[in-house]
Amino acid sequence: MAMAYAALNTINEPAERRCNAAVAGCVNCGARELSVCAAMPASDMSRVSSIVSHRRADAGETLLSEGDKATHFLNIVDGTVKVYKLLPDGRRQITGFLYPGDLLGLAFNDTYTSTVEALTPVKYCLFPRRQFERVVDEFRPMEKQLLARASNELVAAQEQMVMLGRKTAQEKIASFLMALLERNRRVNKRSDSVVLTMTRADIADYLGLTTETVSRGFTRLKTEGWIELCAGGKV
Amino acid sequence: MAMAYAALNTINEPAERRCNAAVAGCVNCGARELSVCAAMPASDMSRVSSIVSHRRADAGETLLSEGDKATHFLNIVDGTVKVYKLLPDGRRQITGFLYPGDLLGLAFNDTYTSTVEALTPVKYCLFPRRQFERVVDEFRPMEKQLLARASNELVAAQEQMVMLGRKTAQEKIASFLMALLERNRRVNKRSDSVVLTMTRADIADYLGLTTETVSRGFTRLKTEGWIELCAGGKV
DNA sequence: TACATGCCCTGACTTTCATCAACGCCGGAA
DNA sequence: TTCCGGCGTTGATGAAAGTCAGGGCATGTA
Repeated sequence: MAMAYAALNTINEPAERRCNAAVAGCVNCGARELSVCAAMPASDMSRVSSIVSHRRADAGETLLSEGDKATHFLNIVDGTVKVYKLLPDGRRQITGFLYPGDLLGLAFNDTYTSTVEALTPVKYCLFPRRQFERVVDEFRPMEKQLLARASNELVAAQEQMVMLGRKTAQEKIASFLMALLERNRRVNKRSDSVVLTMTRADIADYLGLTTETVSRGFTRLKTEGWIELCAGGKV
Repeated sequence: MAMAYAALNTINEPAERRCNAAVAGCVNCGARELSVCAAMPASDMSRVSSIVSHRRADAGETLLSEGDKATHFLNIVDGTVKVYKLLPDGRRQITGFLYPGDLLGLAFNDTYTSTVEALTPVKYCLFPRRQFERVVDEFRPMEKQLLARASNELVAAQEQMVMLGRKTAQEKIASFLMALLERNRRVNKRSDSVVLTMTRADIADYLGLTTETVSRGFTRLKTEGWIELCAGGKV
C-alpha cells in the first residue's frame, strides 16, 4: 500500500522535517491551551516534552493511513487536516476536519481506522503510543481529559449522523457553515466570517454530497443573500 | 416537556418497578461480563451494588429524554433500546441500538443529548452520576474501560457516517444486517440468523431512509435469495 | 363476531440529488 | 507570454429514493 509506506516514511524521517517548535518546547506551545496538554501543570510539561517529537507536513501529505499499525498518537498544533475513510470502490467519507489542539488517536485500536491528510501546511506533534499511555497513567487529569474529549467527540459524531441521515443538501451546507462559525467562536476568533481551507470536493465528501451540489448550494446561499464569497468563504 | 417528565418519573419511581435483580446482586448479573463492570474484581462489586438501582421498563417507554439534566448513567442488562435525536420538525435520526452490557452516558455532558426508548421490555441499572464517577475514581481499570468503550463507540460512529453518507439504500440495509450478525457473533450466539426487535420505521430512521425503502430493500434481498423472513428476520 | 389499530408491503408518481458535460478562472511551469 | 491542470460553476438529463395512497394481516378489544 503506497500511502501506508509514505506515512511510515513521514514518521521515521529524520531531522529535516522536525519543526523548530521542538526548540521552543511544549510549555510555550501555541496550541497547548487547546490541547490535552492543558490538563498538565506547566511544571510537568517536561514529561511531555521528553516523549514528543514535532513535525510538519505540506498540504496534501498523508499523516496516517487507514490500516497501518497504530504506533503513534498525534496532536495538531497548526493548520488543518481531514480525516476520512474509503470504501473499496473509492467512495470517500470525511469523518471530520481537525484544527489546532485536536487529538488524533482516540478512535484507534491497534490499527488506524481512518486516513489523515493535511489540507494546509501543518505542524503537529507525535507521541509514541506506549510512552504516551505511560504519561497518561502518571497524570490522572490527563486521563480524565481524554475521556472528556472522547465524550465530546461522540456527541459531535451523533450530531453528524443527524446531518448525514436526515438533512437536505441545503441544510447540510448551512449547518456546516454554522458549525465552522461556532468553532471559530469557541477559539475566540470573533467575526462572522469563516475561512474554508478545504475544497468543494472535501466538503462534499464530508456532507455526503457531490461537489456540484455543494457548489450549487453555495451559490444559492449567496444569491439569497445569506453569505458572501471572497478568497475563502464568508457567512 | 411531557416526555422529560415521564423519564424523571421513571427514575424517581419507588418500589414497584424495581427489578428483582436487585436481590441477586451485581456479582451474578447476567450482563456483567459484557458491561463496564467486567473491569471490577468480583470482590469489589459490592461497591457497585451499593450505588446502583435496578429497574425495568416496558416496550415503548422513554428512559431518558434529550435535554434533561444528566443525573444518571445507565447500563442495559436485558432487552434492547434505541437512542435517537429529533430535529425541530420531527425528523428523527436513530444514532444507535443498545443491547445488554451497553453503557449509556458516555456521550453526555450536563444534559442528555439524545432520547432513549425501550424497544422490548428492558432491565437496566441506574447509577447516580456523581456516585458513579466516584467509583470510577477509585477503580482505575474502570476508567480505562470507559475510555476504551468510548474509543470503540467512536470507531463505530465513523463507520456509521460512512454508511449514512456514502452507501446506497441496498448497501445500508445489507450492512445493517451484517452488523447485527457480527454483534451476535461477538456475544457468542452462533447461528446465521438475527432477530429484529425494531420496526421498519426504526430501521429507516437508523439508516437515513424511509420505511418504504427499507421494506422494499428487505423484499429485494429476499427475492434475490440472500435472506429469509420469519417472525423476526433471518439472513 | 365485528371492528379498530399498528405494522408491513406494494404500486404510481414526484422530487431531489447524482451524473455527464462544458466552460471560465487562476496559478504554475515552460 | 502561452499552455496546462486543478478547481469552481452552471446547465441538461437521469436515476434513486421519497411521497402518497391503498390494501393485507395480525392482534387486541367492544
